Formats: sequence, structure tokens, C-alpha cells
Amino acid sequence: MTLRTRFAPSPTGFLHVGGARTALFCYLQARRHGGTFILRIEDTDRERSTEESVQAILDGLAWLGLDYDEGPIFQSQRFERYAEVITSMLAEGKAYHCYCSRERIERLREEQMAKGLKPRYDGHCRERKDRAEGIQPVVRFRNPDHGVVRFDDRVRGPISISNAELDDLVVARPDGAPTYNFTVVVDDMDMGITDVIRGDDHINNTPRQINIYHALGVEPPAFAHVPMILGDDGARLSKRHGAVSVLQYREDGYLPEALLNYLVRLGWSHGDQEIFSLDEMVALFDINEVNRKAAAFNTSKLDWLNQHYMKTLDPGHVARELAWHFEVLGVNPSQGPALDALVQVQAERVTNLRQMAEQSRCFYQPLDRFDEGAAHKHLRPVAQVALQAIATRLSELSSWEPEALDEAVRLTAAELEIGMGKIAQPLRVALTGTAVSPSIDKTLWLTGRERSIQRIDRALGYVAARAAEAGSG
RNA sequence: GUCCCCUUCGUCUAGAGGCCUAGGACACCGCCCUUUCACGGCGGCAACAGGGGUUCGAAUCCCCUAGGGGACGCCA
Repeated sequence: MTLRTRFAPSPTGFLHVGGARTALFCYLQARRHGGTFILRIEDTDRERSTEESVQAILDGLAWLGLDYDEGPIFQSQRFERYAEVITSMLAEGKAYHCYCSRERIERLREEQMAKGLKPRYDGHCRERKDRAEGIQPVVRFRNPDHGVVRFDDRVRGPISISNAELDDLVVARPDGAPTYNFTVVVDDMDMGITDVIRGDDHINNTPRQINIYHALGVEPPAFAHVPMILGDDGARLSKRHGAVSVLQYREDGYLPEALLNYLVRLGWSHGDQEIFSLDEMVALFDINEVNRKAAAFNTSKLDWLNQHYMKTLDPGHVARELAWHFEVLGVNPSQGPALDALVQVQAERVTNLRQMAEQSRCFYQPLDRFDEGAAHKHLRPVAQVALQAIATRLSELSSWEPEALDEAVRLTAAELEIGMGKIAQPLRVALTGTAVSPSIDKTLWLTGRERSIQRIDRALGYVAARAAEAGSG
């Protein structure tokens, strides 16, 4: 039997990091064992499911590169199948109609809570044969009264729960719409899922699902419940605490390789190894080695990984993602240095691609103004000589390559008998408008000959104006 | 309230009775490199929740306590 896993999100929101990690684990488990990875959209709750959420999930998975072999399969299109199973369960006495009002259930619940009991449906309609006129019944699964449900969770280990703790859950609403705990069983059964990997909020649902499997006469699959991800502050990841869409990470400048690497190390490790390519993950990942403990999301470690990948991945590949960020910023990167060259220079200077794009605008767009502080400090009258000298030398330079540019700056500094800082800083402000940029040779190189000389002239104009002002004042 | 589960540096983790004076990574701090900011190099700080057992020996096994999470829907 070949291994089959599925990722089964409900489309009531975007794909967040917790879901993404679950998807990654499902993907890795399937790929590792030459199995099949299926995407299933659990949209039985038609009121809360939205088209946009479906698209957000699809887009998120696509950006991460977690490709599925089958699907997306929509539960909303399988209602006939669920109805068929419910009908036969009803016929076989494995399920029954329940006419209890919500009010009665609520009262029952309160009474049980007051007595310190676990709230459970009391089986009031279990043996009922008649029909209550004018009431559309729900269908309840007849859960076993005795015995213990045991399963060996791949990450949690052996778990057992007494059937006395369980009750007869609703499998179909009055309008016939099936509920989650039922559809998930039917689907996993029909799709031949062998490994259910999901968030541990489902751990308490598992015993009742196992009972349904048995009622249907099938062996349950293996279960692996992965712990949830906490926010940076250790609190539960909620919208307020940065439970953001994986696509938000794209907008924030992260590479999918970095996010994936970060996610796989949350709850799983392989000795002291920190860096994993997707291929390595596939080769090494083992769901049995996943930790039980919930892990807190740590953005600074993600930043470190992101920079690592910006520095080490093929620059052309990183450049494609960077191009997307330029587009978002409304910058046309065709009028300036090649993006892969830019990536090689900037990767070690920023932690994400959004910063990289923002800090590289000056190589593609006109410089509208100097940073006030930087200009005040470096574009002073004393810089005039240095700027003039370097401008002259640069205009005579035959090669516009970093080595030649570096030499030109050094020679100029030596000639004027000034430190490198006395020439590099004014030059940097002249070229980029700020006091912070790549090394001066690379900055010149990226800015390009024409632009550089133009900008130095402009800076000289600024310096002259200041000198005149100082002289007259 | 009832049931299920979790607990090693600030964070992610290594650790399956002696290899642990508890290792690595991120973050943080210091030094070096340096034309800015970074990168890099070197070094430092920092943890077995608490208490009982078992054992010659426990982070590792057992019990209790404390703290934390989850579930208890005609949500998924």
C-alpha cells in the first residue's frame, strides 16, 4: 500500500504559518516515502467558507512550492456521497434521528456542568421510533457505550480515552448538511489516506472518528498530531498576535526557502543541522521525530535564515523574487544594474527582499533629494576638493568595474593625502543620498558611470551653494 | 468543572541511565576586521519547573505538586 497524506484546510481564512507547517509535514511525509500528497478543501460550513480563502490557500501553497498530486477536492461537491453513507448508517442502526431541541441540549449541558460532569448528549432519542411532527431532526452517530479507544499517535505516542467520555455526535444537520467529524472520516476512507497529519487541536476528535471508522468497517489510518505554533510572545497565534498569511511573509520580503526551512525546524531537528534545502528535508524528515511541545515563532531566526538564503541561493533565482518587490514598489528595474548583480551586493546588508528593494531604489530611479543629516555631515565645503578630484578621475576611467573603481578611490585619497572616509562618505551621499550603502566601489559600480558623474556634479553644486551661504553669512 | 496533553538557555532545539563541567543555532554582549551600514572571525552570558522516589549513578525511569495548552458545537 502506498502512503497517502492530505492537507485539509477549511477555507475560512488565509493560509497561516501553522497550516503551512502542517502542509509541509504532509508533503514531506509523502515525498519521503514515494507517496501521494492530496489537497482537500473542507468547506462543509458554507456560511463561513469563502472563495477568497480558497484562493489564498492555493496561492500560499504555490508560493511555498508545496505541490500536491491530487486535488483540490472540495467537500462541498461530495454531499451526495455523505448522504449515501448517512442513509446506510441510519438503516443499519449505526446512527439515529434526534429531535432534541437546542434548548434541551443547552439545559442538559448546564446541568451537567453544574454537577461537575463533562457535558455530553444523554442519548435521549437513541431508541426513539416515532417522528416528531414539524421538527427536522439531526442525525447522531451511535457511539459505543463501553470500552476504550486507543491509538498510537506518531508524535504523541499512545493515547487512550474511555468511550464513557464520548457522546453521540451530530453527523448531519437538520438540512442534511454533514459535519466535520463525519466528513473527514468518509473522505479519508474514500481517498485511501494512510497518514493523517494535522494540528493537535484535533487530538480530542480522533477517538470519535476512530469509532466512526469502526462503524463503517474500516481500519483507521495512522495519526500524527503536530503541536501548534505560538506567537513571538509565547501566546497563542491569533490574528492579533501575528497569525499572518504566508503571503504576508512574501510581502515582508522573505523567500519561500527561508520560511520552509524555518517551519521544518519548528518541532523537528536533525542533530545540529540548521540549514535544509527542500530535497534534504525530503531525505531526512521523519514525522515520528516531531516534538510534542508547542513552539514559539521567532522572527529574528527567520530573518537570519532569510539572509542566509539571499546570500547563498542562485542570485538569478533570488532576483526573480526581488523583481516582484520592485514591482510592488512601482520601480522599473530595467533602467539600472542587473538584478542578480544587485542581489550579490545587497544580500549581506539586509535581512529581507523588501528592504533590499527599498534600499536599492537609487540605482534605478532619480535621486530626488539628499538625506538631511547625511548631507549636512558629509557634503560640506571641505568635501569639494575630494569630490572634484574623484569626478575627474572617474570620467577618465576606462573600466567601470569594482576593482578599477576601488583603485580610483584609493589613488585619489592617497593623492590628496586624506583618509578613505573623507572621500568615500561624501561620495556615498552624492551617489545615494544617504550615508549608508554598499562599499563605495560597489556603489559606484551599481550606480553606473553616467549616473555617478551626474550625481557628483549635483553634489558639488550643493556643496558650492553651502559654501556661498557660509561665506555670505 | 470534566477529559486529553505538554514542561532543557530569552527563543528553536540536542539529549533515549554513565560520553553532560548539559551540546548547537538565533538573539544579546565584548573584541577583531573596516570608507558607512553590514558580512565575516573570535570570545562571552544563559537552561534540565519544584519535590519525592528507583539506581552505584537520572535531564533521561516512576509518583506527586505547580504552571501551561487543548477539547468538551447542528465550527473545522
